[in-house]
Amino acid sequence: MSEPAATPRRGRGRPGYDQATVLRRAIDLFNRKGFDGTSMGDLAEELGLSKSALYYHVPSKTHLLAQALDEALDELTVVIQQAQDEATGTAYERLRSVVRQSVEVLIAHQPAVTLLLRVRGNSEVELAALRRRRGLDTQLAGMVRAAEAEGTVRRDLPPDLVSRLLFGMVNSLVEWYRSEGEVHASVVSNAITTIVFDGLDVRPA
Amino acid sequence: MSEPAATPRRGRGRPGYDQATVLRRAIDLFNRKGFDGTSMGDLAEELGLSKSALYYHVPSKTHLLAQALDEALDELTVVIQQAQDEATGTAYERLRSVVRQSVEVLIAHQPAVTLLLRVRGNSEVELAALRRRRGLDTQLAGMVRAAEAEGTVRRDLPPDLVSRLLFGMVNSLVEWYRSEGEVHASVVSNAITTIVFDGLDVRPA
DNA sequence: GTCTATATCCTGATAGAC
DNA sequence: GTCTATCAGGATATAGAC
Repeated sequence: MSEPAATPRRGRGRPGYDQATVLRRAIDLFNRKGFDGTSMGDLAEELGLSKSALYYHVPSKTHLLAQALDEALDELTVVIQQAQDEATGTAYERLRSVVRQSVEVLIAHQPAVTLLLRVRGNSEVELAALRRRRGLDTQLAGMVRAAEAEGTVRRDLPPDLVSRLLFGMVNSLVEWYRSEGEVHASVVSNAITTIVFDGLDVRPA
Repeated sequence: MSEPAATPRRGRGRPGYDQATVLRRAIDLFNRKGFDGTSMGDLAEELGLSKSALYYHVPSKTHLLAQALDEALDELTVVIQQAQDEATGTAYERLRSVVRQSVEVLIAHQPAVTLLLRVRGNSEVELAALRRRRGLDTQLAGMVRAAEAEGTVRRDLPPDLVSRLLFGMVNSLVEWYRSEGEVHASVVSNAITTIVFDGLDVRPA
């Protein structure tokens, strides 16, 4: 449990790695090759270290995963909590808002969220993350239900199904969106809300 | 390359396993624990066999993966090819049709398609599958573009983005849909086409 | 902070008896 | 068709020198 400096050393001396950098590179590798498909040797090589030097910076492979999943879950929790706390406005407006903000979080924290969405429950850490995630999904479904009950969203589709499909579309972002690419986050979140709420059909304005 | 019977033996004698059964159980396990997270020992245990007995039925772990990915890709290829060959009707109708039929294939071959959608390119087999899949995605994007060009689908959104989001929603089915569940395939495909083409907003009919 | 060396276990796959 | 036994390599993680 000895703590290496959390802030990168400036100037003279060997650079070393702060925990945040190791975590970031680890998440990237996990996403490229899968968590189980990535060995600590792979990660050490990626960082230009030996395996044992890597273990100086990080207690275990599992710990890296847990940190990443926590990052994603914490961010999503905040977004959903904020949306539910909005006393003003309609359920419809809260739903639109949470969709938009979910897209922003997915993009801002894309690597960590990608990892979260791929977790299968192979360990206690993964199971805990799945439980937390299920709670968030339930809250999102509740927001869709509220909008239907309010009558501002079509009532001929089961709200749980709508929720799954809607956030399935949102979550599919992680499969292709890259922040270095040419598509801005606002373009994506606008496209999603336009498709989902207005539909693709052309119709008189 | 000795061939075990492809059809299950009826009556007397030990049952053995035909290749199709082994493949089906393998795919299920791969989806529950991830391909890399599943060992041949796990699969043998699931089948109630020793590892070496399993290797009598199957040449390698990679071969199981290749067969599963081929199943998924073959089915998707047929659907997309059929949709493109429809000379009659508008591009809009072809697009609606390919969405509906993609949902049917995803549901009918859910385990194999799930595996396909999770492939990361960790081996030559996975890379080949990704290449084939990219070709299909390109064809789907072309169908969205055609509908936009035709003017039957809104033109204020980039067609490649629309395609990614639309089929992102479709593909997200594999994350939760179970054929044993209460939701029928037609309900799902109807919900998707309704959301995507008509939108969730309530509006005058 | 990084290294070499090592412990221990698990992996995919094979040999050969029954 | 299934088994026990085995192999070579790779996995996570640790010990201890520098």
